[in-house]
Amino acid sequence: MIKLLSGKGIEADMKKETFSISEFAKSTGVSVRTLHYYDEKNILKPKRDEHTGHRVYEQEDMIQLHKIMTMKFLGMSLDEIKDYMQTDIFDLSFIDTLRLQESKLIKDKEQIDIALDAIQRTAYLLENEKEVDHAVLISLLASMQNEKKQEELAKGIIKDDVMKKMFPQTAKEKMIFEQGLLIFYKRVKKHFGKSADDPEVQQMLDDFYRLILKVMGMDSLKELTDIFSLNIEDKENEERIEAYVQEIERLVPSPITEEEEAWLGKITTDYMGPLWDEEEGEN
Amino acid sequence: MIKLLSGKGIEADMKKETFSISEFAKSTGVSVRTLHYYDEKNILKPKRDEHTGHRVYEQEDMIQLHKIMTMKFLGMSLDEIKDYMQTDIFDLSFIDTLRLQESKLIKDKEQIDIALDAIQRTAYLLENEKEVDHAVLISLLASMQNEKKQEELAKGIIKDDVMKKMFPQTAKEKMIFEQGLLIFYKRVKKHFGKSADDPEVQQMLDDFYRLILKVMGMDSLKELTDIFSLNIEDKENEERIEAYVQEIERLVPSPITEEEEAWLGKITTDYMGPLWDEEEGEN
DNA sequence: CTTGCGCCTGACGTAACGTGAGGTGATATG
DNA sequence: CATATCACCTCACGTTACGTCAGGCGCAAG
Repeated sequence: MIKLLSGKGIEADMKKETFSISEFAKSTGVSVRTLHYYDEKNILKPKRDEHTGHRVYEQEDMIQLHKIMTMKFLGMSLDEIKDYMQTDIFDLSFIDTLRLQESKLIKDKEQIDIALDAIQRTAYLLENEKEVDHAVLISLLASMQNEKKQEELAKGIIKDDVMKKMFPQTAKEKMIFEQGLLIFYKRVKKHFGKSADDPEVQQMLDDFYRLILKVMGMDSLKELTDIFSLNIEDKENEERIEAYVQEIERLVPSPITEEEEAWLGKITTDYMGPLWDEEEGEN
Repeated sequence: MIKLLSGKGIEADMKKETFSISEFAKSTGVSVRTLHYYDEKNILKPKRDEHTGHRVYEQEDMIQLHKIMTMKFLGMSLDEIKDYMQTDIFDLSFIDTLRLQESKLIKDKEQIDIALDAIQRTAYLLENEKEVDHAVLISLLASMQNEKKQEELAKGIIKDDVMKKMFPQTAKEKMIFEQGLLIFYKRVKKHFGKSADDPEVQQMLDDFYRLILKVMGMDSLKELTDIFSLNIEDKENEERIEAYVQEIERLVPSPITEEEEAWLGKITTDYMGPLWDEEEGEN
């Protein structure tokens, strides 16, 4: 609620009329240096004592300073504020300025929201996993950072229904999926080099396969692998897909080394081969 | 969703191993100057070509840069980032850093929310009122800016039940009240100097009185005026109230001049006198 | 007479780069 | 072969909104 009447307003003539800079600073809450700065920048220039050269602030300056503080609070720069310090009346044109500030602030806020979300998800993962390879965590964080952009990019090449299946939707789904990925990559780094026959490697791939199926479903997974296997002779599409992969690589670094990736590619084909056949047989 | 496997991972050895600074800049999206800066600040120091002195970036630098970008996205400073560039594994201690970042971001976000709220309310007022005296608008904005602080301060001297009545609660209430105030202050400035008998002045006070009653109710209003009239001899309380008024005056500048305030005080007592008697008579 | 206070004016430091200015080795062109 | 262009280098100042000394002045008290 706004202040209405401060006291009786009768003994007003008793009020102190002028302030030294330190008094003014104390009573307004801004620093002396800030007042010096506003003076220097011609934003708030008080009278001077002719003899001593000391700054002399008056009630009017108090109002002006409040104006400055208020517009700063709205997120404007001192340069922008300076332009508004001349006018005594705000009219409709000020709305444009407000709307501009509004959109800036909304943008900032969106960034903060994305960062906060990423922080919370990362903290959750770290609490459960204790130690995580930095490349893996960075990859995850980069992925969170660009979730929206990634979805937009994906829209260009993947059908809507697959899209919906492809990206985990709820916060819970995301957490499950991300933790599964972390564990998977940990094991990739641990078992790197072993044969596809190794039981631990088998277990790793089994778990990973199940994780993917949990979030995507079998049909979407097949569509997706079809898209990326590139055995369809569709030049135009091929270029789009190439560009997509490039862009994603730029946005999200790989969580594993090239050697690990090559090894993973090899054992995956060894592992998937029979599975695909099995599925095909069922059709 | 995170990138899983980019291509077959077989032809990986064909990849370009090194980049010039401009190539590196283009493929990562950061500026050349930024890379220079990171080098200068010992945050990312690539190899050098012995002969030409040119910077030579490798795959490893790509990973490091992604790490930097990611931590920047989380809101960390380059100094803080530098400390984390050495470690290869994130453990539980990183959670503390995350939590710290989190609280910083939450604080920033709260500020933005307050500013956004104020902007929207101000824009609404301006759209309806077209032109508003700057002192009035500044006062309103300052008041919005400090709503929370004002409520906390008020808690010290006003009873809870009155408090609840005193501050408009819903957004709609706030808008109605604020617009009423704007209109009131406009008329104060317009009719300043006129007698309390003037019909326009009467109308102004009537409307204002009704506005206050609308948000507060009669009983709360009386309690409030009792508190501020200071005719109760309660030294301790008096000091607290004095301090409260001082602090509010510091936070929220008056929307009207001292002369206007004095005039308003006078006609208010002229106006309220009979009203109070009337009410007292009813008891 | 000196000490201290409050004020003054420079002037440099901050964060994370942007933006030239001027110089060098390598390549492309007349 | 001379030169123009290119990509790179380093140096260095500009930016925002102040914080933080450093040195100096006038005035009052001890």
